[in-house]
Amino acid sequence: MTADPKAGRPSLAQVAALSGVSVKTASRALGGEPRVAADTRSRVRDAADQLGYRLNGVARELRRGASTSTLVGLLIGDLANPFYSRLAGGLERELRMRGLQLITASTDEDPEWERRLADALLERRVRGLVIASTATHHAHFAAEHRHGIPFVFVDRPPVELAADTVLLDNHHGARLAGAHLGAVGHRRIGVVGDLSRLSTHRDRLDGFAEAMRAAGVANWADYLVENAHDVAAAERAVSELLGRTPAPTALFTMNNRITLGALRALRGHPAPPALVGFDEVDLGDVLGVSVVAHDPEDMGRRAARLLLDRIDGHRGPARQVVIPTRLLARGSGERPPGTAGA
Amino acid sequence: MTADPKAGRPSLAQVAALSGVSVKTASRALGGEPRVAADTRSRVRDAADQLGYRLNGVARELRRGASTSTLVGLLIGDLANPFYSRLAGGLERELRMRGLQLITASTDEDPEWERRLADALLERRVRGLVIASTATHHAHFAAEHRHGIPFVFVDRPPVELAADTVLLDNHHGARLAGAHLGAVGHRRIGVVGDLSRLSTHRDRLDGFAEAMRAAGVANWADYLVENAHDVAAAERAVSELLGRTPAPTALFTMNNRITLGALRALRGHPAPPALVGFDEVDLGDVLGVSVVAHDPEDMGRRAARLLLDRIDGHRGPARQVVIPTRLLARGSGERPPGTAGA
DNA sequence: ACGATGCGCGTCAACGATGTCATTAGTTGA
DNA sequence: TCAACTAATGACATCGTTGACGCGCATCGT
Repeated sequence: MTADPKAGRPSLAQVAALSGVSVKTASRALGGEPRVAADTRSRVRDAADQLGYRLNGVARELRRGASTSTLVGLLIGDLANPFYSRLAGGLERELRMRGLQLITASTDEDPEWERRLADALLERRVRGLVIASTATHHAHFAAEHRHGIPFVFVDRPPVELAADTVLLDNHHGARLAGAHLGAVGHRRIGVVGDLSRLSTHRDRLDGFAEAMRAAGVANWADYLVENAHDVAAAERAVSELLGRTPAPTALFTMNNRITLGALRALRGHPAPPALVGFDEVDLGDVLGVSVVAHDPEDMGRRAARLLLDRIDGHRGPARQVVIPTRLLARGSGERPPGTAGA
Repeated sequence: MTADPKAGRPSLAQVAALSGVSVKTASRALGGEPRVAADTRSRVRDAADQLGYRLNGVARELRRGASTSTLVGLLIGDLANPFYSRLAGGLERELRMRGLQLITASTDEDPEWERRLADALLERRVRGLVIASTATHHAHFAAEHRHGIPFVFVDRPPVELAADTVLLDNHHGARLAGAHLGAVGHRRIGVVGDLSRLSTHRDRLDGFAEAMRAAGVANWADYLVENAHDVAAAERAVSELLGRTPAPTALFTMNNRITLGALRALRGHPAPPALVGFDEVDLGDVLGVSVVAHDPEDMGRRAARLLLDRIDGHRGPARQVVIPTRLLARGSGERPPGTAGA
């Protein structure tokens, strides 16, 4: 409380001087090491309090060397997207039990940004990196990976790099959605997807295509719109689809934001098409929105465990965890073709 | 690419040796300093690439001294709550334009955890701290604050500490909600709130109480339930309220999770009460949920600006930014008392 | 032609902590 | 009683980088 605002932060040397011991002893006292007289320890603690002193974690990390950092990097598309923020939440809770903290950065799905952010994190010597990558290859990380920095790829797999991965069962989920709509009798299904380069998008599209083939629907891709990356774009895409002749009788919205946009576009529609969305959406249960659901927090937890394993010295080959997806029929996906009104 | 997995990470000295220059020159070459021959610079770069070398940010930060960290701490209740994740998103985008990165940690509204996490961040010498505090006082941070570490309190004000703050206009928003429901004719209004110790809760309650007084509703607190901290608790609380005799004809749900819980409890209700919620909820527009809205991302941006100001050397007294709240009438809040069916 | 200028580079110390080893004093055991 | 041991402490080097400073050599102006 006698801290002088002008002077910089006090150093261990000042604490040592004030308590009349050597720096090393002060270090021992504050660092909780044994072999310090109780009396000495409390004198040092008092001096530290008086100066408003705190051990310098940066210096400690430098001294102790690599792999003593307690920071884990997380690169995701957009923190404000509930899918990512739940994933981040699950990851964080699992990591903090081990004293690890998360540096989170949003890439906005820009590969160049992603690379820069990853560089910054690696330069900072993070203990590991969890990444929902938007880049098309990851050979760039090979050197770091060989140096023993654990990488965990979430949501999207690494390309040209063998690293631990946690993925959704996108193919299965999308196939379920397609089969469901097909079974209800739909043949013209508007399909709205995110950036076409994303592997999640392609996997979902493959799964859906498989269901369409099985259902004997040939020209389903006539009603496909891609690269609807935000809610507004999705709303426009759905409006456009609904304006076509003949109009689709159902929609498959391939992620949470697209589902939101579609529901906006459908508001007040006299004869809304059936709708199945990928990803859970808040209030989806109340509104009766059928979705392909999964557990993003669990994804985060599983990623954390893979990472912690590596930190604990696990040396095996790259592992892959697949998070299951399941269809929740809540009404919107069960509307048959050709019905008027909700 | 010739990196040896056994050996530790290469150091600048090894790069220097390989390229036949001194460490200092290697540092200059890689650090982008002037006064290095183009030829030398590229030799050093090649050597660095060959070794898979990267400058050590930890060492650099130690050498360059305090206030060179590019890390900002963010302490919030729960990253998975969209209010917080949007705030974090706004904050991050504003900070990264200045090369700053975010360490985010969830406190789960536990003051003890909050303190521990804050200690860890301060020990790591973050450049500043943004905190949605759940603690009841903050004298603990006084020393750090005087040492020049900028603190920005978001959503909840500091107690016993003068620091920059960004708050919602909770009082106004809640008063609007109360006045609105009162004007529609409601006299028995179920009010469901979060942890009673939170200042946001108390401010909203005050604002609502003021509206009730103005509307001449005396015993409104009979229908008050507090400490509903998650969706499930809110759902139970609302069910309980609706089971009373006489039942409330309207609900004021004091945050986003409580609104979600209430909407679940109301699902399929033959004569749902009117409802106004605090905070925006996804699909609220589609579902016709009247809410007191505000902009969490803007909160994050404003917090970032206050922080950046301080980092840039601003020395004035603590400032307070108030983010406006406004009522969005979308249907649920306009249902009159005594109507059956939606 | 000679001092002034500046480029390119090197030497050395320092950032703030901690690991290693040495030292002193006090205890224990045979 | 004396060697062996332990507890408590200190001196010093070190982690990897960069700031301060210095030195040699080429260029330049007058």
